[in-house]
Amino acid sequence: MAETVDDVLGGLAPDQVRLRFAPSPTGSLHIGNVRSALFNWAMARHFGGSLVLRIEDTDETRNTAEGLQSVIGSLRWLGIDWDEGPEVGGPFAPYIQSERMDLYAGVAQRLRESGRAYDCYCSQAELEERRERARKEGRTSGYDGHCRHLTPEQVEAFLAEGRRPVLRLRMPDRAIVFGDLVRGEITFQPEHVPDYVLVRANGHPLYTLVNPVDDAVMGITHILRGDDLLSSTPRQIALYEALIDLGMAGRVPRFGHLPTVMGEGNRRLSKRDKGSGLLEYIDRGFLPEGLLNYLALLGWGIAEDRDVFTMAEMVEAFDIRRVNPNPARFDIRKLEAINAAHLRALPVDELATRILPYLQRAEILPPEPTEQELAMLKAAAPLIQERIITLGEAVDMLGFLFVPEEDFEPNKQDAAALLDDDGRAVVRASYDALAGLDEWHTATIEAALRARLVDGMGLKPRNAFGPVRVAVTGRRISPPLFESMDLLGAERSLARLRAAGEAAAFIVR
RNA sequence: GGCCCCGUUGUGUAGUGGCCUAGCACGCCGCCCUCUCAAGGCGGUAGCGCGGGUUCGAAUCCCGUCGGGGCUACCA
Repeated sequence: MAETVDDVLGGLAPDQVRLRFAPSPTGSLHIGNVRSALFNWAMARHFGGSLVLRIEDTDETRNTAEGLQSVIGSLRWLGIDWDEGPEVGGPFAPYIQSERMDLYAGVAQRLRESGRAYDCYCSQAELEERRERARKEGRTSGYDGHCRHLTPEQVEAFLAEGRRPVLRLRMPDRAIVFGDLVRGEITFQPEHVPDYVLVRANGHPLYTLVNPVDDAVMGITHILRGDDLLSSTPRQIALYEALIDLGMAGRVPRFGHLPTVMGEGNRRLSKRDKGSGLLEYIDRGFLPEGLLNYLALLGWGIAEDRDVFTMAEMVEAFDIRRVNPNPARFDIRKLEAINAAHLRALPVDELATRILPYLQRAEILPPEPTEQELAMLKAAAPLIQERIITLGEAVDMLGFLFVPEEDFEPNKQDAAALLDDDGRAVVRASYDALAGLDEWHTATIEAALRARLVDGMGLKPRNAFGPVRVAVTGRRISPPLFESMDLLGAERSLARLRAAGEAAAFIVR
């Protein structure tokens, strides 16, 4: 390999590179697609070139308008922007394949007329039978070129039988060699790349036609995609070459095949796996920069001793030649660690802003929060910044600050564990210690409680503050206790202590 | 079956013939800190798939082998 940047560019000026992301609008973006989008985006931005968003919706069986909106919304959420495509337009519009059918029909016709492609009348049964035989004999099981040289009489006979042909590309009789941006030189011998179908018998163009045609017509120079498409690359190169001969394309793009994203076990992460959809991660409260950072790590790294970085840093440093070809397992733990690191790096006001929608969704804060609620959130954010790994966790951590007093109720299990007879005695003592406090601040609260519970009653700190924590925050896991009480205020804190100290007996049993 | 890709601790990686008694990060385990949980600090665990070569010397080069994945569709 040892390519230079010039080799990667293939003689282009850096800002001439054109990459694309071409998802099918079949609902939520798949995590593997997000990774592909990220790498194409990063390479385009690194060189100052263009990123095209194209919607591949020729498989009409399951494409929805919501699917399109979902894809666009997801990319916006991620912060991956595009220079040409839906909503922004561009010189090659439309960028939605279902609106480009005339183009494909015309290309198919030109390919047929020029002899680059030909009609094939073989039935499914015939194909299958010959395929089986080839396989048994240890040969390639792909199409055998049966209809390559049909006479007009044969064609007429097939037509008379009522057969409808598919269109197949006539593959060249020579090896196809290409330099993969991440894997180096790859060679396919002609006998292993059969003539494949471009257009169905019903006239519908297939992905195998429309994808390369659009890449050609849109002047795409570099294609980064999952390595599940590696085997189909020679077919697409052959189509490209045919298009070039017909004056419909400029050059064959450079390909880079990204490592498979693996799920549990030894399977690649598929749409049906849990954890494969982007929406799940948005719902849980991962940050776009955290998720993207982690996904970048699946095959790429910014430096030997560093794995947390911003997207700006990734764009600056991204180099497709440094992408590792090994399949990479999606590791939720590592994602969480990376996300937590980004969470901690956020300015606290920004953190509060990002938490807000999650509190609203949980109906802990209203759609239109008051000034006081917002101020409370801002004040509380730093307390949990090091304690949460996703924004969604803020709901459980901060809920106690916002519930109306009449609705407040400690978590049943935590109360049962810590607000037993002894616990309630501790709570009553803390109420007494705090009830007459002149100044209600973190420091004064702590001092008063320590004096009474630890020094006075001889309790170990963890035993002293546990019951108080449950009484005030409702949970045994919470933000720091004294700060929490400070934020809650004397009145509400004392009310909760009183309630817990008195009325908890029924909870215990 | 055929073709293609891939093979360093549990996971992601660094490593392109000596700097490797194999580094980093996540995880896991232990300790410290500590009002819970975290965060932070310190320490530990565990790896070059296997077998042959080449070489003074191999994780790094060659051959073979095994394993995993993908493709082999009128899916994408």
